[in-house]
Amino acid sequence: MAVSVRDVADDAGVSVGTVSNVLNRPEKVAPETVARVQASIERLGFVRNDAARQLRAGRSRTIGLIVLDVRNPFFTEVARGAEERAADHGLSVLLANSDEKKHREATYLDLFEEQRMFGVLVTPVAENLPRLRRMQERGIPTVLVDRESHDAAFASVAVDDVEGGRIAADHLLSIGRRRIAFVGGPVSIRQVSDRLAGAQAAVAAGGGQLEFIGTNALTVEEGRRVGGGIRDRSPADRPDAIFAANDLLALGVLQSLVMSPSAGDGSSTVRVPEDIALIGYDDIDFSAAAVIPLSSVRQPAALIGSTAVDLLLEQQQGARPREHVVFQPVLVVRASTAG
Amino acid sequence: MAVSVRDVADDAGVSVGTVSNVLNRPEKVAPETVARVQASIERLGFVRNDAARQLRAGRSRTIGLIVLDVRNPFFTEVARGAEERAADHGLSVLLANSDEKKHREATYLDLFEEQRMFGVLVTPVAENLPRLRRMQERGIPTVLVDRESHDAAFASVAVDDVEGGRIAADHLLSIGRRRIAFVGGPVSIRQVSDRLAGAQAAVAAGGGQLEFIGTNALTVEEGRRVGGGIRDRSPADRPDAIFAANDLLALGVLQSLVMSPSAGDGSSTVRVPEDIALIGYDDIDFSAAAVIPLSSVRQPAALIGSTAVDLLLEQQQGARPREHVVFQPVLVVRASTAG
DNA sequence: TTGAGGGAGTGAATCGTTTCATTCCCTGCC
DNA sequence: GGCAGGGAATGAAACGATTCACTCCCTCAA
Repeated sequence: MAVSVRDVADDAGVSVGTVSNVLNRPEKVAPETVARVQASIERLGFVRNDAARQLRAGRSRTIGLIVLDVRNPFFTEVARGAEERAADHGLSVLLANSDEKKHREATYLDLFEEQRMFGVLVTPVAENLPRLRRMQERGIPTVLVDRESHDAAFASVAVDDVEGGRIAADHLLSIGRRRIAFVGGPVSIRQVSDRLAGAQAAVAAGGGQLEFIGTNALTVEEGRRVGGGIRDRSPADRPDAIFAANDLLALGVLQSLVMSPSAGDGSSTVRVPEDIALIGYDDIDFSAAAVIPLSSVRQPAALIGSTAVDLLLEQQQGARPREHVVFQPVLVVRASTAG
Repeated sequence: MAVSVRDVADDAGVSVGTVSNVLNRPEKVAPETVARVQASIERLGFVRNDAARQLRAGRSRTIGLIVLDVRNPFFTEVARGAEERAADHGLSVLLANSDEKKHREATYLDLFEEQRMFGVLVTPVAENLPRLRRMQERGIPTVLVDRESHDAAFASVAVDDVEGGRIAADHLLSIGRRRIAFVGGPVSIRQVSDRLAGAQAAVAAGGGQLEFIGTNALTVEEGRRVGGGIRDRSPADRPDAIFAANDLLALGVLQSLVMSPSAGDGSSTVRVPEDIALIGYDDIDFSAAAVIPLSSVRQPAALIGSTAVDLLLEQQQGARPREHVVFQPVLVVRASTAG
């Protein structure tokens, strides 16, 4: 069933070494031999066995990318950016989904280590740096994605999330809101805690008050759940602005606030932005198309991905000093915070 | 740098065969030996080399999944379904993005073939069955996803897209619309042509007329572009209903129709559903949260993914007859077609 | 005529794991 | 005491591509 170089060599009447040369450095082989070998490859339907090649080479040509949530368009955009840059260098990208779960992240790290990946890009779930450090020690370059590393051991590419949190909160303050709720969680995720920290700083400085409303994940469902809770409060108890840790949450919150008439009682609906202004984070495609177009904090997703691959390649080549790239987030104002 | 079974064996004072047994069938090894070997593994930081293991096994433990567009939440949902079922069997899923491009699909198929994948799940870009047939012949089980195969050579799991198209068009007819536009493309993608065919049949039977408006891809951007064109027509030339081939397109169309005031002229805005009713396809999470909550045709995405893995496993085991699973789509009515 | 030089091709060794036929040794029974 | 039986461990062979030191042979210059 499996056709090997040996079979091709026999068929073409040459040695296995020559077949390998035809495959990898055709210029070293006489043209007519190349032609003959290629004909045999074609005829027999030979396909290189990557496992054998890797075994010899000691390292694969695939990059592993572990994201917190494949369903979040922000991460798929990061993946696309990485994929494109990787393709330029003849590398492939394997996308894995940790789903914000530590054990799933660990499972994929093990897998990637066993596969002797060319390199690994991770959006870490939590403080699991020792595990990642081991990865590096084993000779697999690792780059932290969407996460600033103050650890000299890792290269990283990130967006200043503290600044992003500040920007969002400042914007809410600037339109006159004072009772601001931050929706997000778990705080073990750095993106969440940084954005929260930025918001806290801004609110403290601007003379407002910040309420923290935790979630179990950064998903639309969790947003709906939390949004329902806010909608069901008495108007006096509601915040006058909400900053959601990402757009998925914000969209869920938005849905609960303005759309679902709580069974049989349409009056409990909240107006956005009049009653509550709402801002998200990431500026995914869908935010602009929401019921109330959503204000957000934009991150250069594709650029983050391609930059991460660049860092990986640099690390792969020389023992360059680790780099830490930080991009600045940008405020995008739409109807959900207009006025 | 690389620690091998050999090193572990030496360190523990046993043979390589024993180390391998500890790794794969510990019950065959005396408990105290297991302990000693495991201690060595721990101490030396040994990690299995998957390439070597694969080389011996002849086949990997990874499933390749090629989708048309990672940014489409429908496909990431399919991926999640597949991933979960695969994990139950100790398999991993590698997600690849063909971006609706034939050459990218081919590149990934080559890669998967070289890697002797456990199996491959594909949402084919176009009629490239010969290439896929070769895959099967080389012993790599292949399942067509989201695409009904009438070809006995392939197992497939799909949703009846013709029926889905019919359901959508019937619904538009049932609310009194007669001048229906179908937005989608390229038609070389089976999902598009099937949905179109279903819509055509329904419209022909229901006494309406169907206009075909082509797109270059099934994305939000293309939707915006096409939507802009419709908005800019004189009201008399506009259709009274639009059926978009998927939700991304529908969301883009929606945005152009109701939101972007064409520079300096807000009057050209179209009302949805009063002037134009709109329905999409896939029922992704974001559709319920759109400016005007979007009607859609729902497909059981996660179930499609897990079923595809099931078919792969069956094919892998016995030479069972190929199966063709077809799910039925369900209409979901929301505000964009209310009235 | 001889020998240097070089293009073309060869094939054994190598990568690290798994497998399996074989050896070793102990226990218990006749 | 001898031997069958079996649990435990061994180590060589195999997987398939790549590499590299080496052979072969031809040309050209001295």
